[in-house]
Amino acid sequence: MTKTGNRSSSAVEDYLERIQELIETKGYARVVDIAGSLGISQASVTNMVKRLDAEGFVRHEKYRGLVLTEEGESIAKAIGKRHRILTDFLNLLGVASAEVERDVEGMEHHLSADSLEAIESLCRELSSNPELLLRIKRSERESK
Amino acid sequence: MTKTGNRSSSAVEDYLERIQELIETKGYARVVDIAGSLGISQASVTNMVKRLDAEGFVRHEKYRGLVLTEEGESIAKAIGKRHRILTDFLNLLGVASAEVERDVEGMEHHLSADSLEAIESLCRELSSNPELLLRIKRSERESK
DNA sequence: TAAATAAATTAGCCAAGGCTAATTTTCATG
DNA sequence: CATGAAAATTAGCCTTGGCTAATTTATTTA
Repeated sequence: MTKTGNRSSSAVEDYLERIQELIETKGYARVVDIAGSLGISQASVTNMVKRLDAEGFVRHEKYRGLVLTEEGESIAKAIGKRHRILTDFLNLLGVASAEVERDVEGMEHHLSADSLEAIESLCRELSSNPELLLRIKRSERESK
Repeated sequence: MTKTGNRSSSAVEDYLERIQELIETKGYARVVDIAGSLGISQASVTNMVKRLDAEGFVRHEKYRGLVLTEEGESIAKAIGKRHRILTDFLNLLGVASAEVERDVEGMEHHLSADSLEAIESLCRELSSNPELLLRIKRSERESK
């Protein structure tokens, strides 16, 4: 039985998400890579990595990189999915991309599965309904 | 010229929002009321109130209550509006109310004005388009 | 108006997550 | 294979925003 209810902090989620991205894009995620990618100090990353390791989210081989455990990966995947759905959503609405990034990064840790799914369905509908999107964007412009 | 760019922390926003609600509903917001309403200790509230006062968001009269300054009120109003828009949005999508509350409280501090406006417009469209809402809800049920 | 109660404050603590500076460990290369 | 560079870690510090327990201050009420 996989432990499930264990809510992780935003910070933990951010780290796991980023670690996975790094592994996907560069093939590895060392302390120094994570620090660079998150824009924080190596020392801070070392600390957090200790914690992630202790809590069973990653396995760490010095100078070699991190590997996500099954549990770590499942969290990373979930948060990655949230990220994609929310990005999609705001993009569909025509929000400027710099803002999309910031907003999504802020929001992604605070959505229940239900809300996520609802937004996902909404995106499906919006995607297949360009006129609707046009109306929404028009209505935005007007209300400004 | 009103100072505008000064981003406040989530905690500050939460306090101001709650203070305004209390003033609206009970007519006053004392330390003890805020503590009760936010579910935290009076001591913590005293601390934060000192800060809010020092930063010019509230004026405090002991045993009498807090008053929002112009700046405090404008922040409170803005965050209140975010709260309403997001609540609306998730309600429209049919998310269960307990979750709506939690999600909104988490998200409301992380949305740019642009995203907010886009979601607002979207809500307008959704409200006037019950079939669309039905389709979305159906599609949710199916994807479960 | 004095005593009881309620509100507020103070002092001292904690955890999360950041930071810098200094040090250690490993890697890569001449 | 020695050494310089890169990566990692350690030590010690900071801020935010919580907490409890003890104390003070104001308000209410008998």
